[in-house]
Amino acid sequence: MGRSPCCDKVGLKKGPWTPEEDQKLLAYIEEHGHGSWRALPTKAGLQRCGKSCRLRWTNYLRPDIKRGKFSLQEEQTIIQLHALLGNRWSAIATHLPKRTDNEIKNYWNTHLKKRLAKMGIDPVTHKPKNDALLSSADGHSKNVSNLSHMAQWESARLEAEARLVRESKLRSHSSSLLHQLTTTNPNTYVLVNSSSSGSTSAQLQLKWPSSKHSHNSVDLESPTSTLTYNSDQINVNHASSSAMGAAIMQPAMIEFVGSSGSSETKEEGGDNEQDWKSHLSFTPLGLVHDHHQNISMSMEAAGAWTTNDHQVGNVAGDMEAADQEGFTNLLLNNSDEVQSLSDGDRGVDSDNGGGSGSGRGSDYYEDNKHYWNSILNLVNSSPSESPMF
DNA sequence: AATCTCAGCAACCGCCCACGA
DNA sequence: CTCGTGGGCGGTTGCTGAGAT
Repeated sequence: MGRSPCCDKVGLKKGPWTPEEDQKLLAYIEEHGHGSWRALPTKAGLQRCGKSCRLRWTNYLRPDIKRGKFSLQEEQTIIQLHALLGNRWSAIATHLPKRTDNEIKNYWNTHLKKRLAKMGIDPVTHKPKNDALLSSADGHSKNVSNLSHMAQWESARLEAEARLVRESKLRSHSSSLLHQLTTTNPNTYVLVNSSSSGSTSAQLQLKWPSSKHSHNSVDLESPTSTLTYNSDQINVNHASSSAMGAAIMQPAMIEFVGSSGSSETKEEGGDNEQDWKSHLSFTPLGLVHDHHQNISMSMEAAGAWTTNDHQVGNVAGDMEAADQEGFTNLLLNNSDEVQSLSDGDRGVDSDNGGGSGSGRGSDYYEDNKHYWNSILNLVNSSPSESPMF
């Protein structure tokens, strides 16, 4: 069907906003809220299209926007999430709460994309460019397949998180939200808690809904698994040894408890070259499968650990490079461990006819690990005199 | 000093989706 | 179920300023 323009464009101003227009828009929204964007320009006395007002507000005037240079952690997060999600800027922006999708998109296009390209990494696939030559021979294509596979689940997860954030902003209660999610999207797991502002530690609880056969309401007393990490160690605690088994009848809960520990948020600037390289951590991923519910879940420990402003649960570690390998192994091993607890096969996630249990799973995780390690190694081995920084 | 080139970024455009009538 | 509308999203454009020639 046709689409009418969002507003009558005759006589409406376009182009850069003047301070006076900004002031009008700000004053109106502060007093009345934006309400209907379409009606706002008239009410606020602006000769602008409602869409233009909305964009100006969301990308520039909103009071909770952080402007200025991106920190190293933010850069890492963007790169990692882009590797998983592609150009889904709004989804990426949910992990950088004070940045707008437009700003992230611009930053990617003008800085990060070029930087990766100079490093010999294809900014689209996040593969080393010469990898294409090798892929047919050494199985790297399988890595790409795995990455794509994981991305699908990451994508679903981010969508669930983003939806939750939106809902929480509307002050909807978790019970109704969980009910909605569990009834409308049974394969989605839900962020039920996130880091508190200003805290040096953070908690992220991820809950996935029960099967269709169980109650719609969520049992908050469900077994909890806790993943705790700081820069030195990772602990996985199962509040109930049968946590995964219990998921058959009740929603299980996995709780990520991150402690910044000795890892502090780095300030931007400084020796950018070394900082950027030494902090460019990759994304260790492990998939947990529960074939009883056909749920696959990606446990992510990615990106930057920002302690003071994350509302969305970006479980992230600003880990020293030396910890990364160990962290990867731990996560991968943990996921194997949990997987064994779940007595799992590949669930709905097995799309290549495997279902061969540990054998395939082992290769799967090994391939993922090698893939990401190859990126990390490439970055770390970049010559310090590289013009990329 | 004038001109050119290019990077950075704000803003626009068009498409899509959700929702309500 | 269809249609109209509002709003969100990603791609792209075009202005601006800094640096190079």
